[in-house]
Amino acid sequence: MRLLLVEDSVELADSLLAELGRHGYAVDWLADGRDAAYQGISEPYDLIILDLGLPGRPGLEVLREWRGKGSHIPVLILTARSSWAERIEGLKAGADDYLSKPFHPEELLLRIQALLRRANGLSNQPELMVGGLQLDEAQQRVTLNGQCVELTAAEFRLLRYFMLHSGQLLSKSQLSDHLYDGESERDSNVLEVLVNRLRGKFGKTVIETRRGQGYRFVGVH
Amino acid sequence: MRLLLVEDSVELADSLLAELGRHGYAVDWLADGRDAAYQGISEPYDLIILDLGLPGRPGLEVLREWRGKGSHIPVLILTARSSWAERIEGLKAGADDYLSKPFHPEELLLRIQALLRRANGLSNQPELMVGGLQLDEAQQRVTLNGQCVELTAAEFRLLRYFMLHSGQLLSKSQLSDHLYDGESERDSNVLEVLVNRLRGKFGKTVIETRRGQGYRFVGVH
DNA sequence: GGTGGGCATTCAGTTTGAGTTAATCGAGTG
DNA sequence: CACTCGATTAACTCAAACTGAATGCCCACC
Repeated sequence: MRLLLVEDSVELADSLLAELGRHGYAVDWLADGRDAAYQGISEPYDLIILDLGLPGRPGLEVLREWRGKGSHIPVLILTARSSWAERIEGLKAGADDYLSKPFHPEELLLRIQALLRRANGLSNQPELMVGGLQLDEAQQRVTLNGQCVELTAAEFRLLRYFMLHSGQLLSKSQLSDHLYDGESERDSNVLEVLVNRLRGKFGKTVIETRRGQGYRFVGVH
Repeated sequence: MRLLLVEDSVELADSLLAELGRHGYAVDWLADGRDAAYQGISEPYDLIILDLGLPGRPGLEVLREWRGKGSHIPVLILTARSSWAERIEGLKAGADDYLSKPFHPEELLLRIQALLRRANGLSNQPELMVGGLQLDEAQQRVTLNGQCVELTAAEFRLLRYFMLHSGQLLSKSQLSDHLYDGESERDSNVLEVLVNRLRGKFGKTVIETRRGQGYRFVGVH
């Protein structure tokens, strides 16, 4: 899951980067509004965390530009103030959620999870669940028909992405784009190896191969 | 479906070539305006993606030349600026759509699909649908009366072309011109084999043979 | 600050299968 | 009836994907 954090406070950004990284998110960080306007739409992020008090360009303006160009990326706004009016204005500009500082990192994580599920048509599920598989984001574990299966961090990230996009055809480049930040080497078979490990743990059939096109996660039957 | 990409940024071109290729488009790439002016009209493209900031000759001038010579190929303009005036000017020069950088590759794909449908008289369909057949471009799959049928990449490309030109008589050379890019010589019966495979999956009658002339796709009845 | 272990990544050898070619069969045409 | 073009099936080829083992990195623990 690849996120963009747009936040000019170095201190806050650092702590969020660490926290998000620990939970299996690949996060890019920008501090400037102008950079954000560009990169937020040219890179394939799954979600953007946008602080409103930015140098370069106002956050809301950037957000409106994204929406004007047809982007539907979930955007979570951070702001120093917590006025009712500003909240409304943010949502009107196209934000999907709104969090006023200060906040618990825990709270941010929960909202991110909720937004990601919602954006992928799984609005009403409190937990990610496909077939007999249930993903526990807090513990970074998975239960298969009630039985707990241990996963490494990389396996967890891949499985989470698959489960969020269950049934969809996902190309390898799409997968590596969304699982790794900034600069990823393209001539490697990491994904193949990880897919292989997941199949080992959950059965050959959980992931279909469409040769030359990508993979498709179909869950456990 | 054969496209021409006219774009001088190597980086962007590379990523678009990969993305388009993965979605079953045969794409030729040119970086120079002069070359484009020539090749855009001498080769049988289904659509042209034209960057405006080109070396050699200005993109808009090239576009006007094509239109002046009576070409109606759909042209999608890419540009670095996003001013209203430039957009108008582009459309006045004969462009069919207009996308300002940066953009989501996803967005480009959607517009290409829309333009191709429009150019073939299927303006109002959000998805390609003929008879009981429905083509899912995102997943590169087809549903036949609601039931999903898996296709290989080559089968998908041919079927898409047939469905876009449903009911029309298509010669073999026309088909191979539009399904394969630039340089491949083709004195083989690939098409016959592919047609045969499609008939196997959807029934003998979906594709008519007009001996000595070509094929005609008529859908499922 | 050094060390060990676990995990992500890479490598190499093998397997698989889509795409193409080839060869044979059958049907339409003059 | 002969000839040509298309259909069909089988075989081939090479790139993609699989897989187990090696490598090397990073982090935790000494």
